[in-house]
Amino acid sequence: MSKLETAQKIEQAFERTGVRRTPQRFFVLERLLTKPDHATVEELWAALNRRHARASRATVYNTLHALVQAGLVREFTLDGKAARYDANLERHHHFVCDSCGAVEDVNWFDVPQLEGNESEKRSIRSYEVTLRGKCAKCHSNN
Amino acid sequence: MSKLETAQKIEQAFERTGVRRTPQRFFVLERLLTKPDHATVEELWAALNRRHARASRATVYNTLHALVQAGLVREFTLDGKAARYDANLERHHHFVCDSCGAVEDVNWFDVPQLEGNESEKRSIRSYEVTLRGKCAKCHSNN
DNA sequence: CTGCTAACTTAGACATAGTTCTAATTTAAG
DNA sequence: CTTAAATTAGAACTATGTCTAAGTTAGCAG
Ligand SMILES: [Mn+2]
Ligand SMILES: [Mn+2]
Ligand SMILES: [Zn+2]
Ligand SMILES: [Zn+2]
Repeated sequence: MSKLETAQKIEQAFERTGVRRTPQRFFVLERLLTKPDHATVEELWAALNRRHARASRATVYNTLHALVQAGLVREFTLDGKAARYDANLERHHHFVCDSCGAVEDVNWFDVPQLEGNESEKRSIRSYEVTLRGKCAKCHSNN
Repeated sequence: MSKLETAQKIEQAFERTGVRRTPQRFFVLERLLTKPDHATVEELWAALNRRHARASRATVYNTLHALVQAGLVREFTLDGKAARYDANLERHHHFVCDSCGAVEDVNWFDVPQLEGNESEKRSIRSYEVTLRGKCAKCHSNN
């Protein structure tokens, strides 16, 4: 997706969801869309400061809350660390590199039916698989 | 498993792994084995205090570190909250109740082979499925 | 285009949960 | 009995996230 297309997509998303367009919000969503690395607040804040110097952490938090509220971004956490943000709204799983900590998307796949009394009394609303291992980069850098 | 059998199992585990036997450690491991609710430090500390009043939180932390070190307990976190502890060493998945927060074991099942270039450049060491929904108890209490 | 104002941004203080550390006391195990 | 190791109470620490009050701006009405 070209830079222009991404920009239009973001504009439309803001329009559609009634999120007010600010340079900071635009930057954060663009960053999440173009670099699907599941950045943390700290990382997004650092990136934002490289562009719009003097950005506040509070703005990053506020922006992310607004984007999550609007359904444009999903929040999750891994291993009790800082929250991570994901603008990929497709169903997918995640892979975490033991060595460098990178979090990568993994195409969706269904999981076998949970048979028998296992799932009888429970209702499952959603599930996700977290894979762990060594990422491609860490394999080659060896 | 009877209370006696559990006690013997714990004694043996301590012996085998060289973990020194203290009432606090015995209690924590017994509690994790007999009530597989994936308790947090806070919960274990509260339970411990009901029995051995005046237990320190530090002891619970120290105990759990020792047990994890010895491979008798596994630690994990959900949703960026406090660490949870699991004395069930079998391979298994977890179910989390959206409504009451309970964390339950789910029998192991394999996940389909991750085909194609998805897994080509990565090596997968482990994976786990986290299911979410409404637990049996929350279904009946309605 | 201009001015208005609610909404946003900023800097940094503040809050909090979770965990680790410390130094004195007690205890398991040989 | 001895002593290395464990326990205790509570202070201290840390990472993450929230709040505040003053300044700035997006978006709209006129
Ligand atoms: Mn993702
Ligand atoms: Mn478990
Ligand atoms: Zn890696
Ligand atoms: Zn429940």
